[in-house]
Amino acid sequence: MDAQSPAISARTADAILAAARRQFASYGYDGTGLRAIAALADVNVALIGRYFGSKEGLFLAAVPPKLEIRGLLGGSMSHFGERAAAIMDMKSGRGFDPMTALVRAAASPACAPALRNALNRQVIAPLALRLEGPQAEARAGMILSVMAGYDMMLRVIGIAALEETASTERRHRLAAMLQHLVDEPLHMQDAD
Amino acid sequence: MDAQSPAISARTADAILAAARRQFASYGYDGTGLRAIAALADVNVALIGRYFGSKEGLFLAAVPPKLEIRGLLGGSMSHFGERAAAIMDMKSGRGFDPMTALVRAAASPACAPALRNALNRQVIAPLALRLEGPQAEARAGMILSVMAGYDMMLRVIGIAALEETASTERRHRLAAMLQHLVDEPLHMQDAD
DNA sequence: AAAATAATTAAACGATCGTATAAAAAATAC
DNA sequence: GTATTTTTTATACGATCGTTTAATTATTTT
Repeated sequence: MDAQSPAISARTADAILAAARRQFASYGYDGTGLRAIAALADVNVALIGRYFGSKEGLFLAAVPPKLEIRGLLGGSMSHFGERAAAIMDMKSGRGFDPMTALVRAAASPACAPALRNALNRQVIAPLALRLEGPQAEARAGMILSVMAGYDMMLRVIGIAALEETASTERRHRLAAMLQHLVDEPLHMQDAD
Repeated sequence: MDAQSPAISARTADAILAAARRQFASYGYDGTGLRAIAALADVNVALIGRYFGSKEGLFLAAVPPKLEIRGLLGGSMSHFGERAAAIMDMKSGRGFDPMTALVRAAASPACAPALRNALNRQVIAPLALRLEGPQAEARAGMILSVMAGYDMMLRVIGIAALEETASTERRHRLAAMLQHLVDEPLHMQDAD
């Protein structure tokens, strides 16, 4: 009976969110239309506006909450690289991969600020807490850079050199790079 | 006097291309409107259609040719990392950075195929030729991944952890990662 | 069953998009 | 200086976009 709370059905809200994740991950922010999301969720377009206010509101409700890296940080950091590479390698069968959605949507100025906040708070900060040694935040940023760049070249653009490389070899190499950033060999003693 | 060659003025064509590069690098493919490009080039919208056929044609004529890495590959590969990091670090003052344009446009299905071809032929292939050791193409792909991911996190999204890191430190770390991929330490003797 | 509230839909609005057509201006040729 | 070609512009088309308003169906309450 609140004055301005819209009438809400949790089941259809979830259907809209699921459809939105699929579409945003497949076509990016600009490439996704609200009518396509509504059709996928078997729902009228106007419901999106009533439930989430705007397209940007829907995106923020759908994608950033899935960017958490609980699976990544659960476990010893001495195997972070392998764990991260394994997660990056398995294509999320449901058609929604948070990292791919991130890469595909990052270009849109409409959601870049919110994405920055979400990444800083939900990825960089908890990851940096688990990193020992100096420059933990910068290294966390580099780790995210490597993962996003990998996803972009392999999944979004589809570079032949990566697609044609054996999955195990690819995973191995990505894991080594990430673990390198975790272990911080500190082979740079001139600066800092 | 050709039957179907449109009337062309090289100067205005260049003005359109320059404006297109600026806009695509700033707002991505979907975020850029042809009328904005035309206004920036001080030209009528219809000219774009007459000169480049379509928006996709304009993009392909404007961005991919600038993705060459002549500056990167000129010089000894034992300093590739430093060279690449230095190039990535200086913001192209003219408002057009090819790598940023690439990252911002990669999400659009319209130009992804063409981008893939351009990257394979103009970046991956020549870079792989300069890489010694096994898996040269895969390592070239990883090098491009690292550079694109770095640009995406630092320039497009603007991760605080990277923005707040000193430029020299950032450059140093990026250079080390890239050089690592060039030198191929081969610390993976189990697979392959 | 009737009334009231919750949930969904149909329809349209204004704006902007990429593109196409035809007329006007500028430049060149005769 | 007129005619012809080259270059540019003004304008509009159809489509799609995000969003909004009002009406309709479904559910609950009394």
